[in-house]
Amino acid sequence: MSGNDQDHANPNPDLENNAKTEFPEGLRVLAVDDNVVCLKLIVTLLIKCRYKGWNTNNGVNEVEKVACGCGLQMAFVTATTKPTEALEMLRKNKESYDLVITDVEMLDMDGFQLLQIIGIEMDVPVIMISANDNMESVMKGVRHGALDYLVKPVRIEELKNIWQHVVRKKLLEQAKSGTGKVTTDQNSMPSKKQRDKEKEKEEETKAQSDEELSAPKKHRLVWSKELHNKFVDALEQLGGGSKAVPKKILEVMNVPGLSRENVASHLQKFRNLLKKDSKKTEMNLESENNIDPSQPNGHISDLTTLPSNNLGLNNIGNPGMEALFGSQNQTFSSYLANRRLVHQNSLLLPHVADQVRPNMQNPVFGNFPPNPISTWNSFPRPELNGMRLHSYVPPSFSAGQTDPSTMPVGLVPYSRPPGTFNLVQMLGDGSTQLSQISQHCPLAMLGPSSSQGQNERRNLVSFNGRGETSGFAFEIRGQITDESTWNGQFVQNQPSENTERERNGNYNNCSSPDDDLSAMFSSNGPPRL
DNA sequence: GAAAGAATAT
DNA sequence: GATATTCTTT
Repeated sequence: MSGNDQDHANPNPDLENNAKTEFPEGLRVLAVDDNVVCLKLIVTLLIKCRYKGWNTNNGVNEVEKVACGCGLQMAFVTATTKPTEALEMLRKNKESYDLVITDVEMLDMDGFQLLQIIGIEMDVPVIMISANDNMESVMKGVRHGALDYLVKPVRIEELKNIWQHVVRKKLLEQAKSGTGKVTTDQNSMPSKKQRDKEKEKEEETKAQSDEELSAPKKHRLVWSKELHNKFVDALEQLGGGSKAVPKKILEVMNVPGLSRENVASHLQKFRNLLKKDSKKTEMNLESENNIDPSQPNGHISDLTTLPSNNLGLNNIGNPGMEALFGSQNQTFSSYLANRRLVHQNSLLLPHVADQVRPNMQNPVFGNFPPNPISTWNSFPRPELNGMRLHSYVPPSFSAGQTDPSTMPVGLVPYSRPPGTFNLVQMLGDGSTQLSQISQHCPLAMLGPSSSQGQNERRNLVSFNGRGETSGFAFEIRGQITDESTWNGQFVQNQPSENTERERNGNYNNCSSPDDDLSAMFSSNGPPRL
């Protein structure tokens, strides 16, 4: 075997010793995938199974760290976009491997072809991995020589048993050769006793090793409306400028368990949406005004150039704001400007902030007095930080931040918030209705509606994730049921405390993430973009 | 080296 | 398409 005997520090001597004592020979597995992440998972799980005999090539440093860091020696894990290299390696060192695990969804090669070459032509035990578990795909794999198939994400339970394929094949070969002798070589394969022992030990250390080693999947965070609202609140509070970076947003949001990565990811999506919306708006304006985008002067690159009669979009010129979010976020400033206009209503109605607090009629948004459209357009009092759309009112701008020096220059009211309209429109359902509502009754954007209340109760901070007891196979959705009981707490990687409610169907039963998002922007709730 | 942002994977 | 993860840049 051509192993790289690298002298890595071993953070887990126990594991190494176990591997040596319990599985002196181990399984020598060649894992082929064009995705390093998948390989890392597989390697991690194999280590958990105490199959030893790993090495890496093709410069897969991360995989190498995982394998060698655990004291495992001489293995081949190849993460390559050139599975042909793996084939070549296998041809040269066919005897060096007991088993091959290969993804069938390769980028530059038909994985089934690879499977066939390895499993049938080369007669090496091979197991297919696939994200696709439909019968057709499985059968195709079997026809191409797969002894088994593992559906992604690969689970340790499956890997625990892969040795049986090697044993079976050896038995078959022995039977063919006529020796008829059943090998129970304890050095090559774990005996039942050993396996029982191993299983026992496995269970003992399960929780611990799960955390240490596998932890391949964090539970997926679902950006509920409330969480998204907090996110937007944070953006507003930070002014949407260069201060609005993931770390700061995270701090402002102050949601336990939420990570910077979570925020960064959401921020990326958020900005992309705004960008997309901006382009759409631009295109609409171009087509309506017959502006030739190819003409430098005809291109609407700055909202300050927008004609005041277009879509009710007046000049909201605000150089400071434009600069705040950098080149990519011209739209964000206009978005914030829009939100500021909305908040003007709360400035005009001093008690509205209290009114938007949860109450019996609307636990989330409270009751709103009717607000004439004249209010919407008559008081251009831009507030960088002052706009509120719902009950969460950070102390920092709870009252009277009307310092003119913080006001964007030249902000003129417009009748329809461009960002809101277009995003909602882009996101489909309820767009027409919402755009009309927001055009004629700004506060309609805030609710209230009875459906909103219902929606709130089932659409709150939640997580879902797949896992089993070791963190892979179950679905978790946790939630906090009401903003008034929010307390800002949630815990990632923990099962829901509301499983009873969920079993009764009273939970976010969106059939897809899309539903979550569309709900976030739908007419049932306040548009928060 | 940390963080942000972009790109990519799941 | 939503979110997580990784890569690249700052």
